[in-house]
Amino acid sequence: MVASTESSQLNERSLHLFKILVEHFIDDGQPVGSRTLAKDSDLNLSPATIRNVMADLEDLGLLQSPHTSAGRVPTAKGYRLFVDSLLRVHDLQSKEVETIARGLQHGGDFSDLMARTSNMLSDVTKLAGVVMLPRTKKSILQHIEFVALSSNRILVILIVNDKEIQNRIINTGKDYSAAELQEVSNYLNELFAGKDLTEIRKSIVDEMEKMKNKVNEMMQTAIEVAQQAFNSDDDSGKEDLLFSGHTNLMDVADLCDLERLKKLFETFNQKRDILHLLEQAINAEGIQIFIGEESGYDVLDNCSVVTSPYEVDGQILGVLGVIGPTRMQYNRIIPIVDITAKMLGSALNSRN
Amino acid sequence: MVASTESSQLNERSLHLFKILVEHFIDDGQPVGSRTLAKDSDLNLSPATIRNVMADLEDLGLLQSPHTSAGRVPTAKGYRLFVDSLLRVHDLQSKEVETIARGLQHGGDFSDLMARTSNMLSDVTKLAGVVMLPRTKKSILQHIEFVALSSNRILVILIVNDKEIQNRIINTGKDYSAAELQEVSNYLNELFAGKDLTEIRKSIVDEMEKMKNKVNEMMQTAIEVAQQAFNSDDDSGKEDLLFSGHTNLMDVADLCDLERLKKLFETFNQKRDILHLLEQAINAEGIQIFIGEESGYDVLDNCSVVTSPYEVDGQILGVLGVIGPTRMQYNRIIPIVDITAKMLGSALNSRN
DNA sequence: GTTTTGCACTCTTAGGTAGAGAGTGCTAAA
DNA sequence: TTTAGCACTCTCTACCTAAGAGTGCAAAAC
Repeated sequence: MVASTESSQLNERSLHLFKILVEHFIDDGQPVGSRTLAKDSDLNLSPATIRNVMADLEDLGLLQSPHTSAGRVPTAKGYRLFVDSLLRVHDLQSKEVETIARGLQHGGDFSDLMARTSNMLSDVTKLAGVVMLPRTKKSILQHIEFVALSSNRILVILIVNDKEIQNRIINTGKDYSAAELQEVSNYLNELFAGKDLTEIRKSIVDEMEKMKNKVNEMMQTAIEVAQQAFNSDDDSGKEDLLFSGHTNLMDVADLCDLERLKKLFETFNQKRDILHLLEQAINAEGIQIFIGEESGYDVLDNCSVVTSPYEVDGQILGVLGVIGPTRMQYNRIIPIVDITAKMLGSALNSRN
Repeated sequence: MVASTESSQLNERSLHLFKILVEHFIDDGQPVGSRTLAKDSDLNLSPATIRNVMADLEDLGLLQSPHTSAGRVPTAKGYRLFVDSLLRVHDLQSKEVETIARGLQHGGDFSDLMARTSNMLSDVTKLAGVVMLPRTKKSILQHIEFVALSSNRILVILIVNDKEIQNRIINTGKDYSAAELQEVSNYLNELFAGKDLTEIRKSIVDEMEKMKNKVNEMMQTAIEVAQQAFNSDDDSGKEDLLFSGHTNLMDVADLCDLERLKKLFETFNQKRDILHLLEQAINAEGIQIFIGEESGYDVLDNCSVVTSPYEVDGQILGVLGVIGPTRMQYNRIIPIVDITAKMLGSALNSRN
């Protein structure tokens, strides 16, 4: 934890008081007044002195008061300083670590694991959990297989990246026998296995040009089928964000405005904005936190988003995180997000 | 629309007034007083007379007043009478029909179509939409296929009911070659194609007993693989309910209590209760409506659920519907749900 | 017998006032 | 530099009041 510009402009005492104030506010949600802070800090200072300090902190933009006669509350900038330089992160209780570990073990489906991760995040934090699914930019074809369905319809099975299975149904101009299809799939496997899907799509067009003349019937079949099989770019419509526990936010006093809450939920539903936000976090090393207005999205003005990328074999697959009020227990949430990302990584690794 | 027991105990005039009252209340959400009703009805009666009628209606349990000096509001029983005997359903505006039709055309994936249906329901009604996916109780195996993945792992592809594709990855004791697997799949297809999955599971056990002695290597392979392939009963963990537009309910004044709303959303998330409710509607002919407490679920006390089964070739596949406040525009919602169910049916049919 | 009028009554809502409580900023003293 | 004192501001709550809406009932009118 390196002291930032702000903190270096402040003396030890101010920082200490600031830290206590933020902790107190995170604890009970009430603006903190000078009296309270004087009692809370072990500095034996009078409220008046504290008031001077607080006025300075307000001038620096770290605090603000909701109104004249309320105590003070951290601003986004204040939280930022707190999180970057003052926060001492808890060790997690072993109970919580266990809960997380238990939630992520027991194989099951891939998408099942991801869903459980999201649920787990929201359960443990009592906030909203979000998991961004891996962007399979590179789709390496491992195997292609055809199954004849009813008339003119063929089921295409693509096995991609050794894990993922894509099913597509295509309609063809004529009926093909199982034997024909077998032959075609053998041919295509030989030709394309190990290559990238987008690459394959390109080659097919080329291949067609070449083959146009030496028309072997099998080839023609292969081309017709392959063209369709690889053509559909279904990656676009993919669900790539999993939310859970958004109802937890309805209990959070800081967000109790129905209007704002609705907008927030709608933002979750649309996924787009949150997706963009998480994409910014994908290249961060470890935990990244967006506090209040920092996110750049109005709906998230009273929210903080704590994220961490998760990785397998040193390669970042996606991002997960927690969305809650700016007034959240960062010292608890941060290690939870951190450890969840790591455990998800190893869970994904162990099922290789 | 046949007059129910209630309505036969009431004279024409009372019913007429009752109808106007309900319509008025649905319109503006304010309890309706005798003065208002006197003006609204074209009967030229004084408020006092109206009051007498209203008192009778209250005695019958059709109306209630929130407090002494408010007007009156329909009870669930009142809505029931209204819906069953008094409601005259709108013809839908062709604009709306078009919107619905447009939402349901353009093929895409099966699950995509269902998702769009749910979205459409909530968009058009500005309430929450729900679609129960077909319960494939009978899972007729059409085809089974194996693909060898990396060491000891086999991808099993089951094609079921001519439409649905299930993928499972199984781990085996030893490696099998593609040729072996081909042979096994041929064997299993011959044996089991056209049969029900649960039936197949049973036969496998029997088959094993029989085969125990005449151990042909291929058979042994077949048994090991088949047993695993059919064993996983993944139908249980299926997502069979699609919700959308729940945020629409946050605008509904009648449900503006954050606490209740949260419970409602959690009920949606758990799916279980709503699923049970929709199951009750699956055998109804056409529209079925659960009004307020009728549903039997406390969280739905202020809600009505309008449902309709959807079918293909006369066979009911599932149920869809709309969830909103008891004070909803039944005359609009009912035909929307109705036509959506029909259009979904034909959309499913056309893609056969 | 039904409908209406008149009236007293109840309950909610909005607005206004007053006092308590919390906290501030400033000034002057320590 | 810190503290004490003090006037000031603002919110919150409680309480009151008046207005408004609507009721129920009894007696009169049709």
